[in-house]
Amino acid sequence: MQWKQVVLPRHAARRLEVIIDLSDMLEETPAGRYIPKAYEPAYVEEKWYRFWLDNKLFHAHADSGKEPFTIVIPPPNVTGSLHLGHALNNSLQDFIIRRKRMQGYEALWLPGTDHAGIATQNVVERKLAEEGLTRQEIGREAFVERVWEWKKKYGGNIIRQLKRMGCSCDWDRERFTMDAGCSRAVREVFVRLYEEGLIYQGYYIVNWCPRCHTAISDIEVEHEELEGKLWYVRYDIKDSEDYFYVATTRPETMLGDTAVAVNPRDHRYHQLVGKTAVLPLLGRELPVIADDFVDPEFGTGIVKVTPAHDPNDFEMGKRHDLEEINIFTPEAVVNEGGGPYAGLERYEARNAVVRDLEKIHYISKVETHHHAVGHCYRCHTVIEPYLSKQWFVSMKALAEPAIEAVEVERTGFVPSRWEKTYFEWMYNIRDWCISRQLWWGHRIPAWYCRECGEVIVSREDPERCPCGGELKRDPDVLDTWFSSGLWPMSTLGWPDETEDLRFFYPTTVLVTAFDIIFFWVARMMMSGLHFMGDVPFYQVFVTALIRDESGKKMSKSSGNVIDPLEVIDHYGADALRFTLGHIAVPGRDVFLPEERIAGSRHFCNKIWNASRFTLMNLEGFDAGAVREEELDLTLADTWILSALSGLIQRMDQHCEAYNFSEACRALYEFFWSDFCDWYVELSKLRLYGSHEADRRTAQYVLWTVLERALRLLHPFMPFITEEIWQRLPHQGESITRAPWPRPRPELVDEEAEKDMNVLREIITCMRRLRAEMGIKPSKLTSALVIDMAGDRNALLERYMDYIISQARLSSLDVVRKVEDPSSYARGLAAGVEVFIPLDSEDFSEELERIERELAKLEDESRRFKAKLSNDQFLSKAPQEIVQKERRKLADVMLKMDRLKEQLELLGGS
RNA sequence: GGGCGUUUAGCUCAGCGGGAGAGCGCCUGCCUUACAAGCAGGAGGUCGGCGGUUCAAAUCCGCCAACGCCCACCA
Repeated sequence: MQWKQVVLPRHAARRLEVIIDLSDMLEETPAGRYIPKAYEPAYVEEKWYRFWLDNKLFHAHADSGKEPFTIVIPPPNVTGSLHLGHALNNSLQDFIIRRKRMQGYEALWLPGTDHAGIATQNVVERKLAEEGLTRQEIGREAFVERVWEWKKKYGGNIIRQLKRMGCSCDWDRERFTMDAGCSRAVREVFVRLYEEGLIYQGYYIVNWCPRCHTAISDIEVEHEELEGKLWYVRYDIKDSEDYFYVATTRPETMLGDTAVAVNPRDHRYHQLVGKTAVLPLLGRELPVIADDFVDPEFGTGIVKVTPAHDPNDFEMGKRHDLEEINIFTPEAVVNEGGGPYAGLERYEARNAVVRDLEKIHYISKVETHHHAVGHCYRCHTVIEPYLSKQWFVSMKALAEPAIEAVEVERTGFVPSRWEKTYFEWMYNIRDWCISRQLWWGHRIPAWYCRECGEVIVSREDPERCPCGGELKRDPDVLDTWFSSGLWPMSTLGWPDETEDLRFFYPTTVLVTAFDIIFFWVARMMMSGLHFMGDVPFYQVFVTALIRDESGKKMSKSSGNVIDPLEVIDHYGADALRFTLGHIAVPGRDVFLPEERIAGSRHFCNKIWNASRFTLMNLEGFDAGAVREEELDLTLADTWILSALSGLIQRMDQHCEAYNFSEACRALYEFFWSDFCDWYVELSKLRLYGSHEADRRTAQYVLWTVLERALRLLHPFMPFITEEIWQRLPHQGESITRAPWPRPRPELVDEEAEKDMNVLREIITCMRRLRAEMGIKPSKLTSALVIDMAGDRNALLERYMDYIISQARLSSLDVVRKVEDPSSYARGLAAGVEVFIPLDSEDFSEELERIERELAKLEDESRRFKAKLSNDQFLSKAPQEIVQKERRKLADVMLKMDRLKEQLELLGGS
């Protein structure tokens, strides 16, 4: 037997030291037996997750005959560990899928992980470095072997963490972007696109990371606004005394200059075009060309052209057939092309060039200059535009159907404004550099013949070239996003026509953060349409990003992370999930304060205790034996059932709109304020009363409301709801498969809701009077009420016990007139005047209260009067609004009237 | 250089055309037998600024300011 001291907050610990028998807690506890006083998530979460898995409750079947509802997970990096972004994103997916499962859909949430090329390679390289090794030393094959070993050992980390969150994924279908199936899909896509001429190889300027030693795509470059310098450098004109200045931010690249350019419409420099300039320091001769690209406004209006080291200059070089001189090694060290500067690192080279130019007085001025500098998204090294041979996907043709699919709303974004972002990128799409000079990833299926130079791209590894020559495989691998871009197809079995693919494709909704719309969403759209002939998903639900208090994206490097697992340890998974749901307002980034999580834990505890109360009072109750139509429902019963029905309707609206924030709010409000604060309290009147029938009715309603509420809560708080569900007396097995509640419009009773509100207002008013007069809660007091509205008498008489119990009265009399009003404190609520006897002669506090109240009412009445004396308002506003304003004014006037009278009686001014 | 978002109570945020809301914090009183991780009551806001539309604006439109984000090949 295991014993554990439970840590309680200070004030609780003061009162009791609880020692809980752990084995008892983990045991199935039938109704009525010992239930701990506080909800302890640690004791229930693991138990139920195992139960769900053991009973295959998350497993979907392609042949069930039900309607499919599919979500594929945005695959987290295998190297990843769960951060709040994952926690939010996956909680939202779980909210959706758990509800759909309850609604009776064949709900599939397909999980998996991404091999994450650079990230994973970096991790394993660091591991090697600890052993004093490099990947070059151990060789490619051994290195890849090491990565697989690493993946086997640590790759399950994030999956375990998702399980702790309670994610209801179909783990039998778990996939990995480099498993056999996904790899086959990748290869098939590559070959087909190549055969269609949409994949090509070429010698272009690409974004090169000198640290990762690989090309990266345009969107993998992060631009950062930096303060740099603008040097004005003198270039002489050949065989002349004349010279001119060009402005440059990167003087070291002049080592690769092969021309100088001006704008053809720039009259200042007409005479220069066609002449030859001389490159300072190196003496290379450069033609002066005219090109529209040049902006006459910038710098001197003359630009140096370095085709091998600047994307614009590269284009210009192609247009003017300029020589491309590469001056850097892959490490961004100057190579032999840089003459005397060879061997210098790029920034050393910059300093050296500037120093040498200054020596000969060829720099006229230096300005500070703000410009965006590209950085590698993985290691944050400054990107070098670098000339190299790479593989590209031609995007224009693929983008067109993807644009159209969103235009005709085959796929829609939620919130819809993200469509603009999507279109913007799609319309300006550029070809995608897909080759990476890495070892970890899908190797490009291209072979080169050593004899004839033939390029072979093939589904099967070829033995030899048709010419008989020996083949050498392309050493590069594909961009990670190439495989994740196929995720909705490849995970369901494509290119085979599997049952899963037929049944679950297209998936229903994709849940993702906006920062990967370009990387991922757009590419899945393109591949899905191209290869499946249909969109990969009907909806894209774009979630918030979680930021820290200064608005920054949470990231390990900024040290501003909240670790979701620590949160789970402290507060429980349900508290974390509910908080995330609560703050996830659509279309807005969020900040997560820890106090909010504590608040959700309190809510868990509230649910726990309300359930405990219900269970403690269900003795002898048999839900199956109850005939609803035979129940003698009282006002509280019809009211709470009506409110519940309204809640269910709102829940459906909010959930369908992915507005989980509103859904959580509605649940919280209903459960705490309506059910706990009022219904449970009022139910005690009947539970502890003498009539057996009353008790049965109260039990039934308590049980019904709790049971429905648990089902509504379940998608958000799976663990606590299952724990309680299993303790409730009913036939169902797991709440994960319990039907999602349907609204019952026949139970909506506006009359009951109105009456209940009247009673609540009266009770609150009495409590306020009591509190303001300092009547101790333990002291019962008498009270009188007068029905001023004229139609409340029956209600007051009938539900006197509600008022007496909730306002802690000794007696309540409904009267027409009060004999000695000056000995009472008075209030007015819902058209009923309330009198509580004053037990002291000191009226000063009461007088003060009245004065304050009067001042407020005076203000209000002025506003209503102004409005109601405005002809425009009376004629143009809808009649119901006018009526409402009239009623409000009447109400205020009545209140003022009563207060003034009281003031006089008490002898105030 | 384009585009987007935010600005409401001390803090974090809902509300987005008809009487200013929540949680936390704060003040007062309660160990009322489901819950002190609780209960009851209370204080606290000219809804960033200016203009416009409207009978009516926190809410719609325009301009401005501050903060934040995304995109971008002016060297």
